[in-house]
Amino acid sequence: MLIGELSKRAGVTAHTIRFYEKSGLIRGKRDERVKSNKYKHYDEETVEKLMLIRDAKSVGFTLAEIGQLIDAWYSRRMPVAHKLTVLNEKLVSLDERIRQLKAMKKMISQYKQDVADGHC
Amino acid sequence: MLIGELSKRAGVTAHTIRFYEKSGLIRGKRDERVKSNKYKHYDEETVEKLMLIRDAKSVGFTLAEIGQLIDAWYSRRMPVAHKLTVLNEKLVSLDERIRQLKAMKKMISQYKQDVADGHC
DNA sequence: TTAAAGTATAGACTATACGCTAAGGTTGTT
DNA sequence: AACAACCTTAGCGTATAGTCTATACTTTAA
Repeated sequence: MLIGELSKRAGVTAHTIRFYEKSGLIRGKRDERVKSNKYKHYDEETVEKLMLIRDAKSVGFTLAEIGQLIDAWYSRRMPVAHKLTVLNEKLVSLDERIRQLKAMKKMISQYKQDVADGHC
Repeated sequence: MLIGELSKRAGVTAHTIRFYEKSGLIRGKRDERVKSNKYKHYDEETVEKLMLIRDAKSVGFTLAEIGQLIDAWYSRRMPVAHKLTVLNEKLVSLDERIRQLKAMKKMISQYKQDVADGHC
């Protein structure tokens, strides 16, 4: 599929897709048999990758981290041991974030209680 | 205390403190009796606010959101009902973030299992 | 066949959250 | 009085993650 269809399928603008491609997160390929244009073609995996980017961004991963994640997810060349290391790192950082979020929840809840009780 | 001491107490550079002040998150006040300089003085509450900013930033709140939080926390003028509304909004968004983080953890764990089992 | 719609590249622009430097005045110690 | 250490405003620079504009070529539909 071309960038327009990819854009619709993934719910991401063509501009942003090009930005991700320039950042090395995804890659389209030209059809070498076609000489008249330089249109890039994208596959189903790219749709998945864009969805992964969206989800991972929403939990606070940076594009650099998401790049590592995509490599661990889709690279045929990365050794399994390295993939597991990357995935474990991400799991640890997710746990740490959850821990911090819970601490913040506790703080806000406590303060809410104080406000409600008139200690303000 | 002056900005240098505040900086040390809160572990934030003077530059960043000035940036926060310009952003409306904190406020120092000049001693009007002193005419020879324009030094600003900060109180203990400001140290607390800077710590709150640090913690809230680490869980992904933007400075704009942190501004609302600080108002709910410290404003003497904001009605209690409004404070509670703001705090409840933050609690809801924290729960949503925790939910997303857990979903991402699940995804990565599942994929890790697949990789470990050689389905890659 | 020509106008609309799609694609490519390059580069300028935006917002957030700072970091850094300059140029100047003030305070404290010796 | 000299000098370090501190404070002020102003403004430019940086990284991330886009967003938009300009220019130009290609494809598609009427």
